[in-house]
Amino acid sequence: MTKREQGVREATVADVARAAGVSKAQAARALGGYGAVSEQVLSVVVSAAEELGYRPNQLARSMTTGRSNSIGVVVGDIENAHFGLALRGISDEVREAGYTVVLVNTDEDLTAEVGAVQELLQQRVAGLIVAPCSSTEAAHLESAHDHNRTVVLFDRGVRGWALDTVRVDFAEAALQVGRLLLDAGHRRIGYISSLRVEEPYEQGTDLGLSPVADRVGGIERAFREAGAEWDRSLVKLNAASDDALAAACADLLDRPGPATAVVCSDSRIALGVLGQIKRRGLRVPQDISVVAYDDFPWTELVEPPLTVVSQPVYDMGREAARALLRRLGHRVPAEQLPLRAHLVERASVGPAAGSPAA
Amino acid sequence: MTKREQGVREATVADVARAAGVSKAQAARALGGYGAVSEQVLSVVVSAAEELGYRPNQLARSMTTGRSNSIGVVVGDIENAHFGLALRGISDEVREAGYTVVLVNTDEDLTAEVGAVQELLQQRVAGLIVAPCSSTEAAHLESAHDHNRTVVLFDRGVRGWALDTVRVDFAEAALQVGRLLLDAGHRRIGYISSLRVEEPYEQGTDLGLSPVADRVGGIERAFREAGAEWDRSLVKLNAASDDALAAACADLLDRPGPATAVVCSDSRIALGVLGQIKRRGLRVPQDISVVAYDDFPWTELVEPPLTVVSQPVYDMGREAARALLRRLGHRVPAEQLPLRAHLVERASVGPAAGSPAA
DNA sequence: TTGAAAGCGCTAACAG
DNA sequence: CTGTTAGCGCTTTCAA
Repeated sequence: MTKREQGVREATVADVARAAGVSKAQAARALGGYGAVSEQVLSVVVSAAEELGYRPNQLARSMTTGRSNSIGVVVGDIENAHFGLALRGISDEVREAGYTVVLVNTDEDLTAEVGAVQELLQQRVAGLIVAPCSSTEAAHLESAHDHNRTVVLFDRGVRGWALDTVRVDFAEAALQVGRLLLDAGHRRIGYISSLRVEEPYEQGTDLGLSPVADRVGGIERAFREAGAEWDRSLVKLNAASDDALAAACADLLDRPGPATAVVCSDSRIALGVLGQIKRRGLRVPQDISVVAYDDFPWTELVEPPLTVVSQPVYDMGREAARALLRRLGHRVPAEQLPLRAHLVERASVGPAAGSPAA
Repeated sequence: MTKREQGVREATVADVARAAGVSKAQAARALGGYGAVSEQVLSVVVSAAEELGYRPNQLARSMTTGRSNSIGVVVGDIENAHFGLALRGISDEVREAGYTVVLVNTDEDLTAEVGAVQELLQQRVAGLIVAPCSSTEAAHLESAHDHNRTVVLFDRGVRGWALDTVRVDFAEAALQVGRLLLDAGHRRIGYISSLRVEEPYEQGTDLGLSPVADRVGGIERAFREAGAEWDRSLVKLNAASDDALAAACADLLDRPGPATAVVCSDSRIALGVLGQIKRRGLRVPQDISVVAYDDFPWTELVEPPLTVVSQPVYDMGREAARALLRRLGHRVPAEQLPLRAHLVERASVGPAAGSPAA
């Protein structure tokens, strides 16, 4: 409070104890709200602390107790509204339990992710929420788990690991997307995602426990139902950067026999795809149909309004946080928030050019 | 690495030292990369550390050195793409210097902000980047500064405090916005912002060192140039929540003599306003003109494409981080990134209904 | 209810 | 170059 404390170090428990004329232990108990303290001592200590502008040193506290009050969150792309909103859910939930959030952005880069986990572990965070950029490479998460650090996975699961994973089941919605497009006569359906995969996608490629697997799988199922064959070369993965995304669009739109419909794996992809479509002077849905995952406000305001699959991103964030807190021994509401995705039909899907429905 | 370490505590410097057969100090030096260590000792220690799966305890390290490797970032609304992007800039920049980011979202609530700053200070972050929700109430920032904690302000400044502040100068762009609208015949120009202010806005209201002050000021100046008078009741502040935003829109659009143009202070506001306009069946720009601050991808994809004022948000984040790092004694590029806002004219501004220009 | 003393894991003098 | 010895600020036995 007072202005004079210039280069002065922060007041410590010892300072407060001295000022209050009690032992260090007793002052600590009063300040930390534990143990047994008489009314008298309490009030003296508290006012002494106020006087000195005492602020408990969390670092020291965490060190001695071994309990940290921060949790680590690792995401691939914080710019993406999906993660922004999820982060908000996480943040809201953990704060109620007294934790703060240490955030690391990885640019969907595995090396960066490994480093981030390492770093957070060194910072001794109480636990981790990770949206892994790969659902197959998970040695670093495994290692974290080995060292008894709680980790909760977000969006993508890791095969073979019994880690809590928060993700919505897209099987049903994805099937609906496939049917919607097929019913409209589309056969050349493109799919674009930023999921990192080594090999180009083909039938049988293991997409891991990612939502992308669900979503691509749904379309495959719809094709099977319709007795048609899906040209797997229309599935473009690894579109994490703007350049890669542009390349994927080019491949889909500029080839002979171009895609007549494109499914966008998230809103960032949708934004890019729409831009590319516009640049080419194509009209939606007359020339090309579009479906996007994630229902953010802007999707309803573009012309035409986008047909999307909505998912409760904020609640997913909260759930991830709750799962973590639960593991950490906190009491949190037992019932799980319903995490359902559903198709929202608007106006960006039309009959395929040249199809009987057209 | 090995699976057996179940409930085992993490290896410490002492463990490594013992395993390597050297003193604790020597092991610490080898592991910490400071002091003088012989090749021999180094390699023995390193391999012992590897063997034991040693991970330095940052908490302990920070405690003894007094240097923390995390910085605190306090924003009002992480969902807002503006902050998402800025956060990315901050994160990218500080990581290069070896810091992690502790993020707190405040919901544009002053009490929450005060608590957040307090909390971060207790966590002994090396410094703070704050996008203050009020540019007049700043006792908590003042106090942080008093306790020799470096704080850098983002977007909004605080009058009377010599704190580093990163913000772009909107004077010119705002004037252009005013002229653009006035030239198109608009006189009933609405302005909506989430800035927290006690009183309703009127001439002479102190908006502090906020961009809102610049932006409203620019419009005022344009009015003065044109020898016209601006109805201050068209300036709606405190539109932080969806409800408040809806109410502001209602007041602007449903009154007798409604606004013929609306300027949106950020992209979240723009999204809300566009939604309200659509709900009312109004057309842009025939019935109402719209200008928004922040040029995000979606603004170009709506119909009509939005006339916006763009600002280099990512670079602003980087600059904020650099300012902080500089204060913390790090070497960062001396030249400042140019932080300029500029008007991007697209198609959401048209002649005011009933104006000579119409 | 109180206090003295021992440590958490690390770094920082200070000698050798 | 190496080892010994103190702490950092807090919590936590253990006795009183």
